[in-house]
Parts: sequence; structure tokens; C-alpha cells
Amino acid sequence: MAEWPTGRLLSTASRLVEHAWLEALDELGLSHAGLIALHLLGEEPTNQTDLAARARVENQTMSRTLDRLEREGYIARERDARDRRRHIITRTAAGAAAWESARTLEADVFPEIADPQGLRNSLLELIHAGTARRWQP
Amino acid sequence: MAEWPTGRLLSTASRLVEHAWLEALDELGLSHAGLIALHLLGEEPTNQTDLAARARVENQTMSRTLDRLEREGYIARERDARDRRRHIITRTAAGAAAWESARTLEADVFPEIADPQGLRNSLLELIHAGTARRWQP
DNA sequence: AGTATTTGCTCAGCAGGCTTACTATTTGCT
DNA sequence: AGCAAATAGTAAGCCTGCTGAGCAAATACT
Repeated sequence: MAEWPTGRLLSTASRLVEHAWLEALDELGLSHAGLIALHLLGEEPTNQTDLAARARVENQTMSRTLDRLEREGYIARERDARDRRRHIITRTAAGAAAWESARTLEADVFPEIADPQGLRNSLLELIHAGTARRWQP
Repeated sequence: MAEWPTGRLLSTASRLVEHAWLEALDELGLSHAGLIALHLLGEEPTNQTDLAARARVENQTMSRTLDRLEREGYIARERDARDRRRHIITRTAAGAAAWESARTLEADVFPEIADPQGLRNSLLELIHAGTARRWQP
């Protein structure tokens, strides 16, 4: 496996790491995608396209993630009166509470490694490169 | 984004990086999962459970990936005469050819970063940790 | 020998990525 | 004012992960 291309190591590591907190999140009735959306939403209501861009996912993906959050009662959608194409998303009390309890989970669950800061830097570099290709044409 | 938990950076980076080669692979009629399977298969026919374990995915996932490779004519399944529960997977000529042309693609497409070796080491650490939890109970 | 457990694989169903295609609204240009 | 282009969101369909269930073959135990 030491000979695998780096990209493959990356996706494998990503999948394996994700398992750990999925179990934990499950108990809160949240998914990883949902947690990210709640996090990005914060206390500032905003629209779906904005959330999608900040999460680096396509619009349609965010739409479905929000469907589920809405179904679970963690967010509410409401048409923007000013621009009626838009949906304004707001966190419900339940959503805020769920987010609050999941707040530190991602960090807590992440395995200890030798050079966490180096890893973060590399990942940020990669995200930067990938973002340039997709989100700033 | 510099404040995102490392796990989230990891999955985001993974997704973004994967895009680059998905486009390239698409022209060969291969998917990333399929490429991994072909790679692991190599020239040695083997069974599905073995492939799944080495790819670090569940059995069922590998089963479906092989379904598609079989449909496209890149692999062949055949029952093992010795142990009739098993399916022996072999690469077809087309499969070997496809793999050969995709061989270096993953590496070629990967963005340049400051410390590639450091990244690889961190990822291997993470995979090691994650593997321990799931594949060696 | 006969039953119970384990093993290899498939099926069904869900989530989260993606693309392509569509509707509704807004904006912008003539 | 009116029409074309851009934007916000949804729908449908594909792939790849996962879990949970189930079947058939092989192995282990009594």
C-alpha cells in the first residue's frame, strides 16, 4: 500500500476516518453533511447556493442535505420576499442544540498523528487547487 | 476554512482531488473504484473478499464494483471449483489494456504540493489507525 | 452422520457525491 | 416595454460507500 498513488491514499484515509465520527454523530441524529451545513449556517440565515459554495459541494447536493435537515426539524426553509427564487435557511432551536452537542466531536474523534499541522497545510493546499478549478472559472 | 476540523478538510480535499482524474478516467470507461479493483487484481486472479479487504471496502461494495467491470467486459467471474462459494475474478484483455492506459493517471493528475512525502506519511498513519478499528477486530 | 457455525456472495435500501435537464424568477439590454 | 440571459432551486438518474438480511457452501463439533 506504500506504493499507492497519493490520491488513492487520500480517499481511503478520508473514508476510514469518517467512520469514527459517523458512529458518534448517529446518536445525535446528524450526518456529517448535515453537521457541515449547520456549522456553515451558523446564526446567520442564508440561502442554499451560498451554503453549497462554502461547503464546496454542488447546489443539488446541498439541496438534498437540507431536505433531510428539514425533515428532521433542524432547519427551516422560507422564501425570500425580496428575491422569490431564493430560499432562506434558518436554524431551528433543535438544530442549534444538535450542533452545539456535536461541536467538538470532529476534533475529538480524529486520530492522533505525528504532524497534524503539516497535514492540515497540505490539505488546505489541495483544497485551494481543487477549488480554483471548480469554483472560480 | 482554516478553522475547519482536520477531518472535514480531509474529506473535502479528497472529493476535490478526485474530480481531476474522474474526468480523465471517464474517457477510458473506468471509474476510480474500478481502477482500484483492476490495480489490486493485477495479474493474479483472486476472489472478491480478498479484493474488498485490500481495497478497504465492504464486500458488498466490491461486489457491485465488479458487477460494473464485468458488464463493461473488463473482468470475468468464475466459480472456484475447489470452494464453490467463491468467485474467482480474472482480468480480461480489455481490462488489462484499460488498466495499462490508466496506470500513471492518478499520479499525473495529482496537484503539486510543498511536502508530498509528509502528506503520504500522514495519510498512511490515518489509514493504519482506521484499518485497525475496522478490519482487525 | 447430523447439526451448528462460519464464510463468500448477493439483494435491498439509504446517504451523499456528481451530471444533465427543467421551472420560476430576476436582471439586463435594446 | 419586451425579450434574452443569468440565477436559484428541484428532479431524475448514476456511482460508490454503508448497513442489515438472506442463501448456499464449507467447516467444525458432538
